[in-house]
Amino acid sequence: MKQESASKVKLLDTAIDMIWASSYGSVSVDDICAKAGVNKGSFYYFFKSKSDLAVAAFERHWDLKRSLMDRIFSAQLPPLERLEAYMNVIVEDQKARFRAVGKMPGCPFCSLGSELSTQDEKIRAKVENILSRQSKYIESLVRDLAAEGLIESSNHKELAEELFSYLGGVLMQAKIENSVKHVERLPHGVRRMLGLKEPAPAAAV
Amino acid sequence: MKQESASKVKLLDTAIDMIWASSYGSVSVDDICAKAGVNKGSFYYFFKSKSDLAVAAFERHWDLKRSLMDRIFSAQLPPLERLEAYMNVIVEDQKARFRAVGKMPGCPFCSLGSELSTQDEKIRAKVENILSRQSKYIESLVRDLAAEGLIESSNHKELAEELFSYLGGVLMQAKIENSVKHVERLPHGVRRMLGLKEPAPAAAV
DNA sequence: ATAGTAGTTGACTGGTTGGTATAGTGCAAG
DNA sequence: CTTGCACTATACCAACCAGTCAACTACTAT
Repeated sequence: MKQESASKVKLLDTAIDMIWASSYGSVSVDDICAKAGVNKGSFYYFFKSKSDLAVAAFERHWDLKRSLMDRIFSAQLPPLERLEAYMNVIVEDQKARFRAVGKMPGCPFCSLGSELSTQDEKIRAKVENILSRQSKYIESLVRDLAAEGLIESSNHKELAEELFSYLGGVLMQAKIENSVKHVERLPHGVRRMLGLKEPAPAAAV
Repeated sequence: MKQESASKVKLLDTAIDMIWASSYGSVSVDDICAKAGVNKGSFYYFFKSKSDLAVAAFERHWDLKRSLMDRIFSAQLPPLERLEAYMNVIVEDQKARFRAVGKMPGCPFCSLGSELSTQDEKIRAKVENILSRQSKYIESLVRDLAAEGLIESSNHKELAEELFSYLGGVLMQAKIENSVKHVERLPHGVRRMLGLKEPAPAAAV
């Protein structure tokens, strides 16, 4: 378990940050190096190309997110709570980033994939891989909701895929319209797709 | 009603084609000029910047698509037929492009918007504008479906937005996974979201 | 014929790009 | 003390980028 050099990690984190905030094509290697405070020589010591860096950076980003996902989707929790927690994390994360930068960020994996899937096969494959791992959480959630009789579903996998597409679409639209309004209607839309009743409003104000 | 020069039109069409096939960032002005068989000087005679060209090209692309949309969504047709025709056009269009280039193209407006919404406000606004015009068709369709008692909906606009997000998400996923499988499940997903029964299979083979 | 307009041409600029080359540094083990 | 290795530093490159320019052509209205 060799630990990675500080410069390498800095490059990875900076890359995610910048690419997520704008796009792969509009962020140059020099930009990333400058912001990370690392020399270009080091960049090409650690990564053999810009594309390689992107793959590694998004892989790392997903790794960091996984522990959170595992907590949210813990089988300990009742599935309805998992669902609420998941949607809440998405909404709050998007809002927080919006407040911080004034731009709706959307889903970083989807944005990167959408930009580069026709040009860079390695990046496309990595994004596909991460997205599929992400959708597994939803799949199991749908299965558990059905097992508890909370939803009717004849094909759990299909329903999960539909939810996942909807989710990606909402985040994309939110980014394009640069408005929180779309993510705000996300929980309602998800519940409708699942055929769930709206939850009682939180404790009176 | 002055008609536009052939070179200008060629540039617009070539631009859409190339940007849709790859991305805004990976297509250079030189590329577009070369493929359009137009000199760079002419490019900057017609458009004051690359970004301007993109806006004009996508506007034109939408204009060309509008007549088709008007036909599909004609109030003459029963809403269920409109829905089927619309979904069919999407699916067939995506498949045709896939056969032609080996790549799932996704929605050109969404891809461009997703790539550039945080960097180029004019492009972002244009994409938002086109998407909102597109979603109006769906909105009226939902309204008509509800008026005929074919679906239950308390909030037509909201349901239309949800459908539209789902649609965008499916096309994005199809592009990222470069697979027709996602667009193939699109009609089923849309019907489920609307609470419609599956249509009887077409005449026996 | 002339002048104006609309479009065309290709050479050019200055800056940026992803990527390389090579010398050097700090540090730890032998 | 020295060797070797992980990393850093900086200078450099050719290709490419968006955008400019002034000269040129072709057509049209007077």
